[in-house]
Parts: sequence; structure tokens; C-alpha cells
Amino acid sequence: MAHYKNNNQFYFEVKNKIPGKLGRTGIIHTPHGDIETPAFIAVGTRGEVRFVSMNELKEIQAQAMLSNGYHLRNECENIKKHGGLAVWSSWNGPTITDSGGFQVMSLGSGLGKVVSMEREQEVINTDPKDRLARVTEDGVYFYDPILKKDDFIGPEESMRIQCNIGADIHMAFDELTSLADSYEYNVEALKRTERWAKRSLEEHQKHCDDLGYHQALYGVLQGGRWEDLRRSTAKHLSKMDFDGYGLGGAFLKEDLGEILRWCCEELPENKPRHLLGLSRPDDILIGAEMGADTFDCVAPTREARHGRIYTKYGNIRLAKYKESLEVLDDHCDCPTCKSKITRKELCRLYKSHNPEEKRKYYKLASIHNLRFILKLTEEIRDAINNNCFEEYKNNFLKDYYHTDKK
RNA sequence: GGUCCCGUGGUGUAGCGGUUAUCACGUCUGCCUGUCACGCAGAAGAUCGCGAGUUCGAUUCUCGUCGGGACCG
Repeated sequence: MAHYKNNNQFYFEVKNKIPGKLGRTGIIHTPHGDIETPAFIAVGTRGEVRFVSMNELKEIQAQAMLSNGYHLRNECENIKKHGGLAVWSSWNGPTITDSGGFQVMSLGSGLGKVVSMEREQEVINTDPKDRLARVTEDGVYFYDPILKKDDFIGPEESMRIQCNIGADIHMAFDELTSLADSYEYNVEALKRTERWAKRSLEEHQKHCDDLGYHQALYGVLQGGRWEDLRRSTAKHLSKMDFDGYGLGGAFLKEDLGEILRWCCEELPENKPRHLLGLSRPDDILIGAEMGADTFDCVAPTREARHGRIYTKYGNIRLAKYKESLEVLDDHCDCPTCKSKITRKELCRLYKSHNPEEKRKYYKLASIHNLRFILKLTEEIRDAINNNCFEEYKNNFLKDYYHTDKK
């Protein structure tokens, strides 16, 4: 068993590997607890998972929570005063923050668009004059559509924000390019992201122990869909003193596995890797196979609120089951399913105009979808440890997508 | 008994002598991947209470009628 230590508070332990592959199980040790990997990190952008209590998160075996530096930037001083995100949020477990780099794209070239992974031709960047963010060497100037004012975040600002928030794991400030960006633009953006990585690291080192525990920093790999860019940035960032790595980008579905392979072949084995923003079961499966250790995504909770429910045999739209007396998924062990509440009753709550009933629906559905993805990562973990990942993956995909492909 | 209002998709409404008859909610379909988002996109759905009249033309004006409401006796 490999056992690597960066320091006494944050280190990653590799346990078992998929034979001949990059995927592995392991444990990320953080000042606020351990994360057994592969793991799905529940997204609590503002320090809470909407409609789901911390106790409920524990109950469904969530191991860690990911919040966002962008959204908490104006509250970070206050969070620091309370002793950091884990205490302030009352999650009291491992936490991660994102740098706010994603907002570069979601307010800029990707404003108002979905990060589509399947229809490359239709992805067009938002017209520059309509963008709310402008990328410069310093960082990103943007207009906050909620506060209705101009603001700026660069690597130094992001690091100060994240160190005040005080999660156990931070992300370097990066620029996510869109699927519509050219190779040339990706070269330019990647070089900038690498310079920002260096600045992030330097600024981070000044504040990373301020709260009395070590806060880890992950460098984030970009480079779009190009092998030369992905491999070179992986090598480049590997030489820097990061505690782990974020795998970033907007991916075409069919490219994901190969891009992750390029990255993870170059990255040091003893550092954890976080695949940013993905949670479709096939994405998690390919991610785990190719060496990603942790995942986060808003989809399980957002889709739950919008009436899409995950089940072993594929996703369903709850609205189609308003007379069904079945539970959401009889293979599920979440509190919602264990309570035996029917699809019919959940559908009633979903459609209800009573705010209390709606909240109840959001809670029950969010808990279910989250548990579904958490359970998936648990099963992947078990499968890798029992040396039957391939078999598990094939069986899962066969049921979930009703196909027999590979 | 008298006077006055109101009657428009499932619901609540806008409107005007010539409109593809407005908007909201609901319904239906689809979407959602480092969350601005109980959200986004699209669709269906109305012989504008009924009858007659004025008019080239009426959902719109007039009369009657039915239904609902208010007020005065």
C-alpha cells in the first residue's frame, strides 16, 4: 500500500488500483476529516446544500462539501471570524472551495449558455459586447448581475477569499475555455492559467495556515481537447508544489476519458485529482477509471428540483408518474425511498403551490438524487477494492442506459 | 320594482370598430454537468355568455336575453 505524506494534516493515501489503469481508491486526509475516494463532493455553493440539512447530508454518507469562493467572496471575512467554512456552515467535515474561475466563462464567453457536451457545432461563444466578464492578465473584470456592480477577481483575490473561507482544499484561479474557443485561444488562455497558477501558489502560501490548520491548494489543468496542451500543462503543474490537481474544462462526451488519461498519465500518482463539475454516472465511471478521485456537480440537486429523478434504470421525469404508487427507486437506500413515499405523492408535492410542500419536495428529491450519486461512488470504490471495476461499470451502464454497449 | 356594474383559453386578467385577441398562473414536451436560477426553451388551449341590430366589418357600439354582483326602494 502506497502511503504518501505532504504534511501531517493533508495527505493522500492510495489504496488499490485498477489493474493496468489509472483509476484507484484512496483516502484524502484533511484537517476536518478523511475522504474515501472515489468520492462525490456535495455542492453547497453558499455553504449549504439547498433544502438539505447537514444531518441529512451525513445520513446519506456525504463525505465533503464544495462551496464557491465567488459566491462567498463578500462574506469571507465573517466566515474566517467564525473559524472557517467547516464551523461557520456547521458542516464540520472536509470542505473544498472553487476559485470562482468558472464564473469567468459563465459570465463571459458562455453567458446564458449551457456547457454542452454533445453538440459541438451548435456551441457559439456569447458576443463579446454581451458578456459580463472580461479576462485580462491581471484577472477577470466582471459585472455582478445580482449586486448590479462591477467587480474584479484575480489569482491573489481568489486566494485571499479562499483562505478566509478556510476550506480544507482550494482551487487555483483558472480560466475555463468554452468548446467554441480555438486552439490558438486555448494556447493563450492556458499560458495565462499557468501564470495564474504560479501567482495562486505564491499568494496561497502567505495565508494557508492563518486559521490554524493547513489548507491545501490544487492546481487546475485546462487545455481544452488538445493532447499537447493537456500533457504539457500536466507536466508543468506537476513540477509546482500543489497538494493536488483539479481537472477542468468543457468536454465533449466522447473526449472525456481520453483527455483525463492524458492528464493523469502525466500527473504524480501520490496527489489527489478532482474532476470539476461533472456527475453524470457515465462521466463519473470514466473519470474514476481514468484516475479522478473526487467529483462535484450541481446537477443532482438542480435536476431534482426540476423534477428529474435518478434511478438504477435511468432517469425519470417525475411528472410522468403522477399516479404511480412505486417509490422513486426500489434499489435506493436513501431516506426518501426508505420512507416508502410514492412517486404519486412526491409528484403532488412537486406540483403543489403550497411553499411548504414545495420545500418538502425539494428536500426529498435532492436527498434522493444526491444519495444516488454518492452510492454510485461507494460502489465504484468497493468494485475497485474488490478488483471488479470493469464488471461493475458494464453492469451499471447496461441498467442505467438500457444498452449493451461496452 | 328601480338604478348601476360585470360576463374574454382550465383559473385570474388586458384590450380595441379591422389584432396572428394580451399577460400571468396552470397543463403538456424537452432541457439542465466547477448553481444568479422553485430555472430555461418550446407547444397546446378562446367560435371574446347567448340572440338580434347598427356597420363594408362587431369581442369592442345599441337593444333584448340569461347568469353573477352592488346599491336604492
